[in-house]
Amino acid sequence: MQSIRDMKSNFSTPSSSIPGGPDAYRQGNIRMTLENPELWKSFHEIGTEMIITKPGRRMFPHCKINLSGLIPCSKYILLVDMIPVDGFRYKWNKEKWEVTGKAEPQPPCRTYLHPDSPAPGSHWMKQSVSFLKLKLTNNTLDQHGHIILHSMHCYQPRFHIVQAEDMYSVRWSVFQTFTFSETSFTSVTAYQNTKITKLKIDHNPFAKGFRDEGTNTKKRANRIPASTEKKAKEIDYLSKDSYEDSPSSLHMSSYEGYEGERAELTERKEEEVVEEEHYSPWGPEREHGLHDQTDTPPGPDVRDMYNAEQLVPAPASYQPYRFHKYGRSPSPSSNLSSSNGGSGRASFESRVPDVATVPEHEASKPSVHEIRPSPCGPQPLAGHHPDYTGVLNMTQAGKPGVLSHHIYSPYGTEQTLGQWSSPSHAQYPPPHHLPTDYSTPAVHHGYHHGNVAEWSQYPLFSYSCW
DNA sequence: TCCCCTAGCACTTTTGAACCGA
DNA sequence: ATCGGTTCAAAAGTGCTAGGGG
Repeated sequence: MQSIRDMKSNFSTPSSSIPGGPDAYRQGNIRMTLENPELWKSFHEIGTEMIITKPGRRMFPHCKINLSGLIPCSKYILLVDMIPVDGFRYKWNKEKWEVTGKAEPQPPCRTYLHPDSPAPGSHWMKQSVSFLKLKLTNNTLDQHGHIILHSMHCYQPRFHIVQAEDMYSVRWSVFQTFTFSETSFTSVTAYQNTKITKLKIDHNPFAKGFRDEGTNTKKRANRIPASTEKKAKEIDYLSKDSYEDSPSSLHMSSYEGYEGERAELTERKEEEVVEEEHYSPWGPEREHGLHDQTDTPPGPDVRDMYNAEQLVPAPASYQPYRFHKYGRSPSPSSNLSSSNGGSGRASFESRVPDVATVPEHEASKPSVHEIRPSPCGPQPLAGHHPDYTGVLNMTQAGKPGVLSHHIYSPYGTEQTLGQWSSPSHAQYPPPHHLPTDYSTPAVHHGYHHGNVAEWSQYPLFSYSCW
């Protein structure tokens, strides 16, 4: 465990924080844990869908995290952005997701700034941090600062912690990025999977009117013949019976380990506190790269996240719902085998090689992209990996103004930040504190994406736009 | 024809102002 | 005059569904 003093040095001033080597991103022991992991997991197992609308739609479940390991008296900024999981567009076909083509060009990349930012570490740590008001939209001309996504695409939320006294200093600050694989989702304009609809209705208080036991008379066309035990739904949706009438139960059964996982989830409720300490994704297994998932629980309920890009192992249950028709398509059964054979998540882990935070020795490791299918979608061919690493290359290479990366503050949309969301570039020159290693092809691993330019809009921050 | 998107609907929770009493 | 609790209406957030457009 790193001391606070150690950590402080890691969050040094911009000039001194410029990492020069592999240790540069050993940034102390900031921990981020996802709240409500079981709910997220229950969605993820089915294939989370998030509605996006023109005026903007909240996420459900919404992102809520717990933080620790921050310096109490230092100020931090928390941000969230969404990055595409892969380079494909999907369609829902016969109870499963299928690739239907290449992803559309990425809309303007926006980052949601937590309204409390900047706030001292003590503030962030004293209670859970909610991103309730984060909204998703498919309106590329959105003026409200909502995060713009394409429908029928798969995205992964990323959480960024930046130690910065104010918004201006963010540009020079070292940041840490955390992702939770179970928070990945497919953006849709209307729910595709009826199970997701059911889960949402069961858990979202605003949708109470659609619950079976409600007093409403509204009919749900896709309502699943219901178990009336709604009060036990927290457990119900984890049990097989909740889905047995579902037409997609066939696919559900194709996920080996699903049963065990659900049972485990139920059991784990009582020992969560204990278990959460057991499943650090950054344990020895990860240290050694690939590891078999078969015998390990699909993931911790709460995770300890240390350093760098914190990618949480995902249960592979989502995979059977994505049938890859592109190229070397793993069939549902092959998905199954791959998920059991230890290839169920690593692709996801490496999918987002957050070049800004992944230590060099990690980044330079041979990627496991090619081996493991994404938990959120079919694993793209090696030659089709979104080139996230090129993102920073691009921004650092200095194409100011090309990227549109807005910070959204619900308190004043972009206005409060307008001064630095579109500043004079002369005033805020492109940062140079990022390690040059991150702009080297080392983290590219020879990936080729058909449209790097499109996919290169996922910098942690588009500094060039600030 | 199919697929996706949109707008309007009914329903819910949330929010904040108004009111009342101690 | 202040504070705390209650009430109520408006605002906001949901999924459903019919219809439109590509």
